[in-house]
Amino acid sequence: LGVGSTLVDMYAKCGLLVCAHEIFDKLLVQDVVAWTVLIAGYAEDGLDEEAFQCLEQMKVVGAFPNAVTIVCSLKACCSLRATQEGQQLHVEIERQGLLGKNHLVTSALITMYAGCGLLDRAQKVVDSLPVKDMGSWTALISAYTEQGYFEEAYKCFEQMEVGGYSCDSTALVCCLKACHNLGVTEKVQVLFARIEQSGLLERDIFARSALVEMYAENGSVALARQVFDKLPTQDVVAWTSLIAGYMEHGSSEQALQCLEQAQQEGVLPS
RNA sequence: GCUUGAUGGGGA
Repeated sequence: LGVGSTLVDMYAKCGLLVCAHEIFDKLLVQDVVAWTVLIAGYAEDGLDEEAFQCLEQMKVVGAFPNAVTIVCSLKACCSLRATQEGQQLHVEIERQGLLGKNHLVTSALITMYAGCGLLDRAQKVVDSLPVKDMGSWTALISAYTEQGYFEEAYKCFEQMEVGGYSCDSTALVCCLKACHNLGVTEKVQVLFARIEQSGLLERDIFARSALVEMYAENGSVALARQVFDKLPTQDVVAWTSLIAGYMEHGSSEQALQCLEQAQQEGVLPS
């Protein structure tokens, strides 16, 4: 029954993993989902060893990890730099024929290699895909960007552009950053226009804050301010990014002005 | 296409 695993999941997502595991132990039926939510909880909390122990244990009792289990387990590999375990999961992914077929598994694998510092392996995974998808490109571009390999990130963007994928907001933001980091202004403007036109500034709080932060971080606080002013509503994260940008690259006076304004609007506590 | 529950890539 699903009720038990839902309960385990709830405790795990609250970070109460001891409780989660206790409930799990009491379950009459410990199915794949129950194991998976437990592994996901441990991995999310950075308790990677525990996550792997569960993975091993579930195999011992004859519950077989499926695609979701693998995705959750891959997360535990990034933080531990557990390349061994990661490679084992890669083998399992190939064995189950999931590579390139299950997009969530595929991008999680790419992110895992990147998290282990093996960007070449991440690149190889993408190269090996007969049919590349938006999510895999986005994962790879993000990885390069995060680790400061801006040229490589941009190269991927160009290849992605040739492929003519329809991009969601994550992909658009990711590509925009790649172009911004190399100062390819024309592309930045085109992508920004696409984001604006698709109404993402209105309905996607992640995209909004990411853009404010991107400009603020880079010292283009004036641009950050422009984006910020275009937002239909300004939330805590957007304000915080802008203030941080002023502190870092602008003036502390402007930062203070923002702070006061945010407090007046009740977005930040006074 | 839908039919109990778990999963990736962008901000904090």
